[in-house]
This record gives sequence, C-alpha cells and structure tokens, in this order.
Amino acid sequence: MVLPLSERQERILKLIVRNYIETGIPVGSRTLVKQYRLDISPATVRNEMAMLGDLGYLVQLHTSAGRIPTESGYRYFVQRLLGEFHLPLRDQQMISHQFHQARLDLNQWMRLAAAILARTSQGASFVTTPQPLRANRFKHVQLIATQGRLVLMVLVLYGGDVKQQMLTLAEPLSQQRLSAAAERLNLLYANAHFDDIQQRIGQLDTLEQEVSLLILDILHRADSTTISDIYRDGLVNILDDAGTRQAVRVLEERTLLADVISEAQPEGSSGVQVVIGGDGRWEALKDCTIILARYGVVEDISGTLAVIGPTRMPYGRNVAVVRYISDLMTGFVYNYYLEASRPLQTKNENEVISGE
Amino acid sequence: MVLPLSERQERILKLIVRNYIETGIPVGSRTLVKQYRLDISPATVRNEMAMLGDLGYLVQLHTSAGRIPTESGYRYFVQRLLGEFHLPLRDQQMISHQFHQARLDLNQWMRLAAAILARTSQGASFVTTPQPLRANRFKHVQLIATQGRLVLMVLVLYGGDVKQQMLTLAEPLSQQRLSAAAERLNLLYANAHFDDIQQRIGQLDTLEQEVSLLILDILHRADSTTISDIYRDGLVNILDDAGTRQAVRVLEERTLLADVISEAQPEGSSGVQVVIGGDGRWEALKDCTIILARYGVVEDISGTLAVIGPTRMPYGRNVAVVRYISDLMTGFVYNYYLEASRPLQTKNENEVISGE
DNA sequence: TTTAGCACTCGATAGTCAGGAGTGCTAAAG
DNA sequence: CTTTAGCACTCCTGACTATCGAGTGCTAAA
Repeated sequence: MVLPLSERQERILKLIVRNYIETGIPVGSRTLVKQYRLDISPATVRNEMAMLGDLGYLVQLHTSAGRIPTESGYRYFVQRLLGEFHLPLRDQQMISHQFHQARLDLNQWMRLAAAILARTSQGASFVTTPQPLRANRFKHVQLIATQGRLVLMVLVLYGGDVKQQMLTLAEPLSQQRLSAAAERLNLLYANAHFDDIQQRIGQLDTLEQEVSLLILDILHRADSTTISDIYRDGLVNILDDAGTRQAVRVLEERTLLADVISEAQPEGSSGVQVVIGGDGRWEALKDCTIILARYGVVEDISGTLAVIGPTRMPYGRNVAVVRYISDLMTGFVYNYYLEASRPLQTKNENEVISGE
Repeated sequence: MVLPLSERQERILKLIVRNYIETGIPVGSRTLVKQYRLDISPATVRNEMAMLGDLGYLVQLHTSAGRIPTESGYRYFVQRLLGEFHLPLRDQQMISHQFHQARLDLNQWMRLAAAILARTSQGASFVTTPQPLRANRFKHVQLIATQGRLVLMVLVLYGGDVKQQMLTLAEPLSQQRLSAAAERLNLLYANAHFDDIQQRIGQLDTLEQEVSLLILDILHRADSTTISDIYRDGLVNILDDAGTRQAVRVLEERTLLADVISEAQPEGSSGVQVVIGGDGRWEALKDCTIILARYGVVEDISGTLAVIGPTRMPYGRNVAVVRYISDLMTGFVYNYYLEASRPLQTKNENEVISGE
C-alpha cells in the first residue's frame, strides 16, 4: 500500500534519497536547502520531513541527526521517483562488444555477464545458467568406455544442459557395444519426458535399463528446484559495506538463493525486480538489496541474473545495467537454443518492484 | 634460513603462538607463566622473549603490550613445533561417510569437499577439478543437432573433462550425418594429442575439418594454465577476520589463484603446503594463510584443494583436515579414472612448508 | 501556509585522570 | 654465567567531563 505524496514531498524525498545514496551521511534540512538551492526555508523542509517520517519513509538514527530513508523510503523512490535511466551509449557499446568476442560459448557468456554486472554496478553479482521452466526433456545420451567396468555417461538435456555421470557395469563392454546401446536409447527417448521414459523402460535389456534408471535419476534431480550452476563475481566490491554478511549468505547458500529467485519472480514474470531489505519476507536480507531479472524465453527456458549490494546503492545505474545485460543474454538464448530472429536491444516492459 | 632455538625458547614460542591463536590477544610474560604454571619467573621469560623478538619471531604492537608472532614466527611454529595432529576418529568417520553417499558424481564430490573443508576449518576453502598435468588427450566427441544449422558439440577429454561448444554449419545436416562424422573422428583421433590431430586434419571433409578445428581450439585452451572449475565455500566464516579482503581476492581472481597454485606446488610435489602471509612472494596475501594440497595421481592427473583464513588460524586442525580430505579425493580419482586399487587412508609424506 | 526564532537534544571530539598490564634495566642471589 | 626480584617507565583502556555544532520541534509572527 503506497500513500500518494504531494509533489513537494516527493521532491524532498527524492533529494534526500539521492543525497544519502551519494554521501552516506544522514541529511538535514539546512544542508538540503543549501545544497540544492531550494526556494523554501529549512523550517518548511523540516515540517515535510516530519510528515515523511510519520508516513514511514524516513527515520533518524537519533534525535538530533539528519534523516535517512527507510526501506519503504527506498521502495517509494525506486517505484515512483527513479525515472528512466539509460546506460551511457559508450558503456553499452563496450559491453556489447565484449559479449560478441565470446561467441557461442555458454560458459564464457555466464562468466562475462557476472563480471560485467559486478564491475559496472560496484556490487556483487550472480548469474544462473538458463534452464527449462517446465519438466526437462531428454535430448541425447552417449556412453564412453573409460577403464574396465567404468563407463562415463554424458547426457544432454533439452536446452543444452550437459550432465555427466559415471556408472559401473557388471562386466566390461566394448565401446561398440556401448555406442550401439546409446544409439538405441537416443531413438527410443527422443524428446521424452520423465514419464515417457518410465513407461518405456520395460522393453529394454539390462544395460539399457541401468542407463535409463540413471537418466531418470538425473532428470528427477534436474527437475526439482535446484539451480544448476551459479556464476558469481564482485564480492570484493561489497566487502566493507553494511549488510555484507547477508549478501554473502545469499551468494553461498544455494537454498536461500533458490528461494529468493523463485519467490521474487512469480510465474514467468519478466522485467527487472528490486527486492529491498528482503521486503519483509527474508529476515536474512536485512540491509541489502537485490536487483534481479529473468533472461531467456520467459515461458520456456530462462535463467536469472542479479546484482547484490547494500540498501544504499545507486539504483538508477544498477537497474539499467541489469536490464541491459538481461536483454543481451536473452538475445544469446534465442540465438543459442532457438535460432529465431534475435530480439537484441529489446526493452523489458513491466518494471516491477516486489513487496507490500 | 631458520635459526635453531634452545629448547626453552622453542617451548616459549610454542606457548605464545598457541595462546595467541586461541585468544587473539597479545601475550605477556606474567600471563604466560601463570597460565601454564611454568617453573621459571616472568623475568626469565621476558629475556627469552626479547631474544625471540631480535630473531624476528615475535613483535609487540607497542612498547607496553604483549608479544604476537610474526610471519616467521608462525612459519617456525608450523615447521618445527606443530607436531602430528590427527583428525578425531569420529570426524573422520563422519566425513568419509558423507563422501560415500555421493558416489561417482564428480560435481557432488567437489562441492562436498569444499563444504567440509570450510566447515571443519572455520575458514574459506576452494577445490579445483582434477586435470591432467601434461597435454590433454582426445577421448570422444559427439555432435548433436539442435535447431537448424546450430550443432552442439560435446567433447570428452582424457580424465573425464567434458567440454561443450556450439557451432554453426553452412547448411543444416541430419542427426545421422552428424553422428557418422563424429564416429569417424572418434576412430581417427582415439587418444590423440593436439599435434596428432593437427597432422591428420588434412584427410577430412569440410564438416569434419570444421569440428577438428574447434577441438584443437578447445584442447589448446585446456592446455594452458587455466584452471577449469573452482568450487568455493565458507566465505562467511572469514568475513570479519583480518585479511578478509586479501582472502576474497584470492578466491575471486582466477589468475592470482592459478598463480598461487602453480607456484606453491612445484613439479608434481605432494604433501600439504602452508603459505603464510604470501611468504614474501605475494603482496596480495598479507595477513592470510593458505593451506593447500594436491590430490590425485601426482604425475598424471590431479587437482588442488585448500583452506584460506587469517594468519591467526588453528594450524594443527586445518592441516589435518586438508590432508585427510586430499587423501579421500585421491582415492576417488583412482577409483574414477584408473580403477586401480584404491589407496584410501594413505598418509601424505613430505610435509613441506614453502618460503624462505 | 510559510518562516524566523529559540530552546533543546545528542553525537562527536578532545582532554584529563586513574588503573593496570607489560616492558627493560639493574643489581643481587644462586 | 644464569636467574630473578625490584623498580621506574610506557602506553593502552575506560570513565568522566566539557565543549561544539548540526539538527530538531515548537511557537508565534508574517
């Protein structure tokens, strides 16, 4: 529930948030008037500040200190006062150039995305590999003899995810024998879902059954809410900020991270999301803000990328860079998986801020 | 160059280091005598302390404060005074049990190793995937049609490393055609090195040549000193220690980390290494200590695992856990890649401390 | 409704002082 | 020659105090 403010109140709130983000020190009435040459007196500003305080947008650490924004204050700022901020063209070109250097290598793209997010946002970042939203499908399997009874199974899923797993046979088999088995499975399971495989498993010989069970196991694990791979960067950037401990926990605890990702981005939502101070839902995220966006094909295959930093962060710039890179990555996913026309430079619609 | 100390000096140094590691406060002569019921007077201890100070093993932050160990002090302690420390049997069992739960899944093993190192050492940790020490060899390739002219190439290297890469064809080809090409390459390149492939590339058709070039490219990249994959954990543990910034840099900067790994572990050395405060070689590692060990088959295929923490860390315990897990992982590598008899519980010989 | 004026609050900064842990030095004891 | 008791000295720590100033809330006048 967001109460509407008078235009002057909004102006004052905006200036306070901006100033505090920039300087990090609580801002008082006199300073504000002088700094921005307002044509109203400090006393007036004080009255408005008191009002904004009552509404829960500002607090003061102690009686005789200036005001700083509350979480709600930041939220109001991001939702209504932030405005459109575009990445400078030079930055866009530089980033886009770097991405085009790393053509067609998922690994490099992920690492690059994390690195650029971290660098331009001055915060920490993470990026997850794109994954099918609905149940995973079989694409291809290969069996490779290594030593004696040990066999390496390489399983490719729809969406390009490659899984590898060892298995031990009852007796050694030749590579020919293994390849043949793999080939049969490839024909039988083309585009199969978990259930399809489970149905057809009866008509197979021992080796093929064993492999199928492994495939089912992997599909099962891939389908649960686990995140496959996470690329991080920029931890150093936030090392001595407030709320570092929280931010690091988010990056390290896969479960917490998975939780945030799935909760903050309901039902194939698109657009950039800003989660400020946990939005009351995650106690663990006090004092830090996550700006995240989904990239890829929303209803089909997608991943998440995000910037993490202290609540007091440059929102305009960071939202812009998250949006820009998410667009680039979307283009990549199209190119990589679907080879449809590649909608680069698309603007994300429906900017949303979650919470309350 | 390490000067020999009298037995009493060693005893005093040992107690000071132990006490400081435990409490974190500078230790004075009186406290020391009282705490450990020494049968000598504080004045005597003071004399010895002065001597140890002259030799560079102790310093005091200011005139009237107790002594703390210097880097050299820690080094002397680790080299000569640490003694054998074994992980409690209960811990060993617990760890070993957890590893046996995650059978035959490289990914899980790596993650687990990092997690356990971090947990039991109360520090941060990293583990790199095992990699062949010498030039990499071709093992298997597979081509998988995805969409139109896009093809996913999955390349398996000797040692089980799986690489994936997209390529775009001049024109679409059927999966049969692709599989056939892959099969020919598998026969032709069985166990081939970079050079072998380069030689044989002439006798191929266009598609096969294109794929071969990609393979060469990947082999080339894999052969340089790049580290393939790094698993980290336990960052939160060291968040508010001294030297955190340095430790985080080691974990984040791949080049720095690769540097440390290759420099600190010359020529297939084995055993646990302790790098204290960068040992004068890395300015970036001031105030933090890395305990690292190679695991795997020394001359053949191996990875590195390590614990990172502040200089003031429990060395005995941490060396023990690094050694124990490195042994476990070595057993895993044997099992996974070579299926030789699996020398679990082997003790690492030649404990070395690097530097000076 | 705005603003000038004013009393008040409270953190930040600096100074003073006593207490205490620790040192180095010296001289006596073993 | 080694050990130790004694002592003067250093310097950190914590408590107490005073001053300063930025900032506030309130009231009354414009």
